[in-house]
Amino acid sequence: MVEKEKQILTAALQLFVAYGFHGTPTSKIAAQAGVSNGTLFHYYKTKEELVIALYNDIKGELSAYLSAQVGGQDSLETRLKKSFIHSLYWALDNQEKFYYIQQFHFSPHLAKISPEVIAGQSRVHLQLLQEGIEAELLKPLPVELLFTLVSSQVYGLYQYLSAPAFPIDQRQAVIEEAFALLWGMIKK
Amino acid sequence: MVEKEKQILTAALQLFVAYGFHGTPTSKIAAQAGVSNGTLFHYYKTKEELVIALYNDIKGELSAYLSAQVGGQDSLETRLKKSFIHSLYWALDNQEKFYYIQQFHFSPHLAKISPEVIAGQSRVHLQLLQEGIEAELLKPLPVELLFTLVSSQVYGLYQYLSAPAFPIDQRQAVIEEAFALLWGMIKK
DNA sequence: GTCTATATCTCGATAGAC
DNA sequence: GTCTATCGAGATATAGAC
Repeated sequence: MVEKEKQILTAALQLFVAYGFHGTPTSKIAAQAGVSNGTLFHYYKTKEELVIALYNDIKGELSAYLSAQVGGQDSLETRLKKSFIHSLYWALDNQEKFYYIQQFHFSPHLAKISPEVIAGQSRVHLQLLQEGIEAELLKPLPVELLFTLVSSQVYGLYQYLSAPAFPIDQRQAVIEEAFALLWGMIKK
Repeated sequence: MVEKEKQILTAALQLFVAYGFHGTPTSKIAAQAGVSNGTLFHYYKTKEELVIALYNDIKGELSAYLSAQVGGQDSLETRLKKSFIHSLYWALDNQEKFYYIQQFHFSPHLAKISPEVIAGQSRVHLQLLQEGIEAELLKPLPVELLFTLVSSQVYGLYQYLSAPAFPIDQRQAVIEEAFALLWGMIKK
């Protein structure tokens, strides 16, 4: 990806998050990225293509980050905990990107992502949980239900921790406590 | 609210959910509602006013439904369970409306709702949880954290249960099981 | 690849008759 | 209150020079 492409994605992220897909004309994205309107459409044939490219870019970054943080040497509980904790750290350190993921998710653009790609995004998490069920460390629930319980707690906790009133220096303790509660709920 | 107003809100809901705020022109809303463009703007001065009125209308309906379902005679656990279960029933029976709430939540329109109104929406739930903490039935966690744990599980479970592949006749059993897990996590 | 200039279109909102 | 007709603004996307 060349530099101008990155600038366009960065500008698009900021503006989409601040003003929504609707409230953000391509002309403003180009202006904030410091490129011309024509250049934007050179890289992305349509506005929707840009919206989707931004989503895929962010998803790829999150996925790479989690892969780097969650190694394969630890116990299953530790790997699950790392996955939980680092998802939250990433979200809190990349709030615009995390918000964009959710904004995208509740928009008609989501329908443009193929089901296979969607499935691929949670595959690694599902495998981890499946391993836990088979090792009889986790309750024998449907693996998708376990995934729902874990990931919804990540999303909810993010809302709680990112509230302006919440003191940043207490984040880590709450995250640890929340994982302990979660683990108590899903462990066999 | 007069009949045409209801028709406009109904049409707006269907179209916003299907095509997003962006993809839904007021002209299409008016057409689907069977009224003229001018009539729509007679009831709602701007498109945004319509978007917000629809949100408040849906929120009011959900709130009224839950108040009717969760009486004051039951034990705290029962009231919490009823609140959890009926939130899910309502969401599953009113999927467009529930989706709209979330779509609105992840849009810049949310900023147009005053913090007092937002706070009012969760007040009754927070009171219930506070009562549980004081009666030493629930863990002595911050009440907002407890609320986060409960409500995020509602949202997550909704996604799980509303998936097209999920058999409708198994919904109730999963909801009961999920509440049991949740209760185990938050009870003292 | 990047720019300027612009075509084409559609949208939100208004005016005014009934 | 409801309609028809329409305006002006601003949107996406393209054309073509450099």
